Amino acid sequence: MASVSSQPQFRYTQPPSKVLHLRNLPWECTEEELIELGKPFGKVVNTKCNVGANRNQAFIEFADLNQAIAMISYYASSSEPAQVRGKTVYLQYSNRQEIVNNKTTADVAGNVLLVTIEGQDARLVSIDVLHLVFSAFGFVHKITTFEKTAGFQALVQFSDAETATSAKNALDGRIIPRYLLSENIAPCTLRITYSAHTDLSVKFQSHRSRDYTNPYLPVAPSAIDGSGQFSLGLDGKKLEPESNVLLASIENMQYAVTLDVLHMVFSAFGPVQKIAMFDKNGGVQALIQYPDVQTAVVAKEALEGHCIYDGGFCKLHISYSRHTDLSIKVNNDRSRDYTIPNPAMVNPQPSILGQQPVQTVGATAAHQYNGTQYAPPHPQPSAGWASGVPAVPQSAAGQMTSHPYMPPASMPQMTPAGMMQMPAHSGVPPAGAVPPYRPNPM
DNA sequence: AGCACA
Repeated sequence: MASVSSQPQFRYTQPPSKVLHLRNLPWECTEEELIELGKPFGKVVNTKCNVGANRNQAFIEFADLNQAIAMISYYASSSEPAQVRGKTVYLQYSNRQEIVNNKTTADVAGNVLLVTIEGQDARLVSIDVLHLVFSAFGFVHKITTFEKTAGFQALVQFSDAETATSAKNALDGRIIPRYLLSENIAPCTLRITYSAHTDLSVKFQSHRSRDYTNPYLPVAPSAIDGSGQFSLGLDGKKLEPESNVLLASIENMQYAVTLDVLHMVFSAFGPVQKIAMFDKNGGVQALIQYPDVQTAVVAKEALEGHCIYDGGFCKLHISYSRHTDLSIKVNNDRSRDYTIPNPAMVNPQPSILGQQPVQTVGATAAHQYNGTQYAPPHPQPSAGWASGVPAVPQSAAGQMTSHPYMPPASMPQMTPAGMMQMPAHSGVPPAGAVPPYRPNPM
């Protein structure tokens, strides 16, 4: 056995332990780096990093005392000090015999996330908004929400721990994008840990819980309205029946609002399948069809009462239509079916109304909507929407293509979250989903 | 650069 006596300092000499105490580590040293460091001397059975006020200390626990002794002995006589990322690390025996409570369940990666929504209005965040936010990272199986001492919380179930981890890394500590919430709602911060759950039990589709893998799950009686449609309001309060088709009327239409303008405005929230414009009561109205209700809900909440142009021009009033699938007979300047792959070409096949050609929509959508989704859609104050709106609104359609819908430079390109709303019966996670948040903005 | 916390 090698002697430790070459160490000049004896003041803090510890009796041997299979746990080693490390100091002077680089900030936020990882567990992997600690394992790398200890591996040559034996089996590292546990570690703990980011210890101490400066989070620059750590512990390594070996399977066997002799392995810890081997490591201490080696570096006691080595000319090269132990290093992590080029920084000298100081080693000594710990004064404890094992690492205790290194990991809590919150640290063990799993497929279910425990999400705490912080903020004044946290409990006004709907399950649909949460679904939208988390769907950007993969297929969300189930969501449950509940009220605890910690506040308003949700469990979000993904297929696997990897997907959950990517969502956690991207979203933990961030706020829910403002434009997904009503504008009078205070900012809501997401705090995310892993849950010990692996499969949530959802008995009803309700305003508190959803199972997106099972469209046949009974809807909670409190969540059904007279028409048999979902009417899942916040805290169960009744709303007008939601629909995937929105009815927009345009007030104070000082400037021409074209089909293209509407398409761009509403595409910010997901793929627009069809638009039909018509005159009513001396004004212009339009029906806008999304593939799913959730996207329509988000669009409605974000756009209701907003103006397409600064100065109170072309104010939008939005309600849910009773339609679920518009019948577009002809593509012209007042109506369009965007689900037809190439509208420029005359399609000899009649459009497949009543069905939802998901792949086709997805493909076109990826092309058309990429980048626009997370441009903040709030007209007045926010960057990216009406701030760049034409001073010469007559050519609005053309101008809007080049200006106001460009996402801010800081926003990574992404696939619209709306597209990732999987049909509930599909159960297949979207491939190549690009999260809307960078894991590490640096 | 000197011993953690669910």
